Amino acid sequence: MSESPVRVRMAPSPTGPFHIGSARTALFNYLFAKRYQGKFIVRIEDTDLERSKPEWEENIKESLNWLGLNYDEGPDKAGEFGPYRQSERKAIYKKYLARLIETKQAYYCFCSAEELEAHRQYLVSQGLPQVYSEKCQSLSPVEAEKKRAEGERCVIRFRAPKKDVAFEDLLRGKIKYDTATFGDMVIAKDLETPLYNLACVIDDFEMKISHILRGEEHLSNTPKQILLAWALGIQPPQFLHLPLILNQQRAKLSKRDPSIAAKVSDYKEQGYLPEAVVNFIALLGWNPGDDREFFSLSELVNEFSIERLQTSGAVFNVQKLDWLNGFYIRKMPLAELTNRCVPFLIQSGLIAPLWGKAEAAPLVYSSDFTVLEYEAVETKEKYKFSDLARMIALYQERLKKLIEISELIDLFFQKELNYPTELLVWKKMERGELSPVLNQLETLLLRIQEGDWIKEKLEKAIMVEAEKIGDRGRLLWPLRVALSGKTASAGPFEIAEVLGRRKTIQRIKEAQKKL
RNA sequence: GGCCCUAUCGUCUAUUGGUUAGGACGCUGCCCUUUCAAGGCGGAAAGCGGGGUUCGACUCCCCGUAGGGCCA
Repeated sequence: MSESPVRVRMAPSPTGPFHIGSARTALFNYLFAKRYQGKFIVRIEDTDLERSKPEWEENIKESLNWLGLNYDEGPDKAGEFGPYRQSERKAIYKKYLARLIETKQAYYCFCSAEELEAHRQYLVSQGLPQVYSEKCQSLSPVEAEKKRAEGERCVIRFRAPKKDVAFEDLLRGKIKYDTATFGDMVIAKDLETPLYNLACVIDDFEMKISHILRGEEHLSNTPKQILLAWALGIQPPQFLHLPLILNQQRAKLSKRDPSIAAKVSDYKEQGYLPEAVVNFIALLGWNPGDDREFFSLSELVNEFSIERLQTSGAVFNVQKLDWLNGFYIRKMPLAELTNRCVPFLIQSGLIAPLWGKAEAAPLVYSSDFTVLEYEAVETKEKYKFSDLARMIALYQERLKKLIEISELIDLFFQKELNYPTELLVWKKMERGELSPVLNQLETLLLRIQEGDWIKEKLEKAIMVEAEKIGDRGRLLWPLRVALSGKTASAGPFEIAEVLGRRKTIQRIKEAQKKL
């Protein structure tokens, strides 16, 4: 690596929700910084004032925070190279822009949109690169000033030297562009309003950025930025262009992609764990070189190396993310899992925190839900955190996303189950045989006293009878359905244990009533 | 339209000139099992095409082709 300290940055525009592709870029920047004892900086590129909104900046910070990608310097984390919002850096840009004009490396251009379009059409018809005609290059400073004073609309263009720009991409090797193919580009609307490429070059220099790790979509910006850096007498940083994350159609993931969720906040709301998301996106474009699949953020920091980065785009495979998420859910301590499920239970309207503060807001993972007591919205029955944990435990290995927890354990909070009577009928059974089976179950259950109401004793008592019948399903299936009301659920004994004696027997009676 | 990037199972990937081309997700068969999961053991499934270089190319080079990105 280079001798100067490693400083990398993530430079999102707050013009929309934080994107999963940006999250991965942020992750690789973070890993690179931590791996080489450097700094990770967040810079908000809010030069587009109409589209930039504080709420989107908030969304960016929240998303990074949720993923655990803590930055060392940023808009809300002062460092010595601030401010970290482009809208607050106009004076800096003005200085550089004035210098470019003074040295005649930039000039005012007064060409109209129609004029530019006509010239472009001509070039297209000739099969030539579509570049600016350079018409306004010949304007003297005096003429330009006069036009400006008269209020003529103008932009500032960069006088691009005609030569090849070659640079070494850390991932792709030598990349060469002929500047004649992009011509004199617009670099600013006026002295205080630089466009993306210029602002970027100035900020990266001022913030002492050593390496730029960004998406491949910026590859063609790089020669332009290098040219600008040279014009300003700046040594450009090192570049690395990451491959893109692709949708099912193999196109770049867009903000409104129907096939997969694009927003990081969507993943949070659907009940993906940040550790699963981080693990998953790390593996989109990077691999450890062996067969390992599971990595925590800190393990990634230790393992990460740019040599193992991929050069081609990666299709986002939700099924694999779901699998990973399930894996992380399964190995999570129960108390923590419960704590993370509670917001979803509240949100779905199943339970409400009782004497807790209303701020126990849904989807705030960092809240401590263990201290609250809850009330089932339908039955008004009270539940402690540990009661919820017992229910969730039954479904820990079945959960793929936290949001699914409500429809799995709703049976514990409902007054009466609503299921078709037919569901009670075991596949190797006639409907008419159901009544004696339910009676038998009731008798068996009534024999078990409150003090013995645990999974093991319940199982023992009922399995003895089930074995006698030979076909266990004749007892077990109707029992499970009577207790859960579902085609699929946890086992009948575990449910009965958590449900308690009174409710279990009550549900058997309800099933009998249905016949 | 111009410029640039990329190319191994459906998907994520290993392979850095010599492998029966390995793993994971998904799919699928069996086992376990009251259901659904989880778990265990199997299976199907890949080097874009054509030229070189080389004793030998998935691997290096060139040309196509395809996909993608940026600009317009």
